[in-house]
Amino acid sequence: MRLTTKGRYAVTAMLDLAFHSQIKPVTLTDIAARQTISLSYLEQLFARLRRAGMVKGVRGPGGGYKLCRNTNEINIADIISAVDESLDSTKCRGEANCQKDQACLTHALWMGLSEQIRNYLENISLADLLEKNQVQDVAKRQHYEVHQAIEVHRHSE
Amino acid sequence: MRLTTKGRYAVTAMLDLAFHSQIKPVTLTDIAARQTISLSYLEQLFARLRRAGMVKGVRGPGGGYKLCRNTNEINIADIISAVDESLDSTKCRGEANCQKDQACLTHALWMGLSEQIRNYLENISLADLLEKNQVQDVAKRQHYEVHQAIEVHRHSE
DNA sequence: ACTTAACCTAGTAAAATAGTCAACTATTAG
DNA sequence: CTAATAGTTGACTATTTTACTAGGTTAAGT
Repeated sequence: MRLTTKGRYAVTAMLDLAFHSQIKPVTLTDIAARQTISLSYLEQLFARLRRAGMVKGVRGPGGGYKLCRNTNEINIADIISAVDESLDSTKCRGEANCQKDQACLTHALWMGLSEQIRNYLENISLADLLEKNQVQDVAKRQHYEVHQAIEVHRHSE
Repeated sequence: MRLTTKGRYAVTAMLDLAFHSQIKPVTLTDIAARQTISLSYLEQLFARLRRAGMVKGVRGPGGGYKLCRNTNEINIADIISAVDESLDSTKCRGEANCQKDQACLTHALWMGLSEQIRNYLENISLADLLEKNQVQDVAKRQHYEVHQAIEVHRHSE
């Protein structure tokens, strides 16, 4: 389990999606504007999230992305590992032969540690994060801001 | 709090050091050989660890590095943040103005999450890791291996 | 003096991150 | 049907970080 900015982008985008897609699909353009992440980078991230079966793309006008599961069924660990490619965290993926065909210190240590962090993040769902008031307030503010900043003719709630 | 290979290298090296420096200082050359990390990269990492006051270098023959504190007083979070430079995890270090002078979603979310992970890793000390039998066994094996592989005339315990 | 090993600096190759550009396909509104 | 929307894909670029190399200087022990 690695924790990088890439994973943070993915979690942030998913949180934005979870908040705004309750009525209709959300376009990556909107998420990009609200979270100041480049559209093309979001496309890369969402391509992985889609392949991981976490989001579904809806094409055509009024389309966008929506979640495949409920917010309480999507956890942070899944999001991060979906975009992080889970690159061999110890050079010898599970084979324990990174060092002269033997288990290395890294293995004994980091595998366990990594697993504990994963368990921890698995127990935090998107729903948990959405419940936090602070997040909701910020998201609401950003939501209206985008509506003011960019001309939006469609779905004026 | 970021979790990358760099941090893992640092933790691994510190664990190696904690295990082997109980009698006398440990040279980076030895750690490099045991953990298959390049010597110069270790030097970089230990320069940071030294500046963070976690290790102390002893120059001259018989020198090397030793821990400044007890193994139960050094936690994983400290090691990682010592080498990871704690690069602004949200683009607006604590100022919460990353996006149009307002708190962004990233802030509300990741700051809290990051803090929780930090708290978690803060409660794991080097001593905790050393107590695990598996780690000790591997370390012991590597210890003797190096003595066989490389000609070591000094400090044959 | 000579060796050892920390300490320091600069550079560099490879990888990951972040983003761009352009073409294409599916869907839907008109 | 046609045009607009928006996802999908791939190839390509720039920046940053990671990991490592090469060369030195400094301090301490023999």
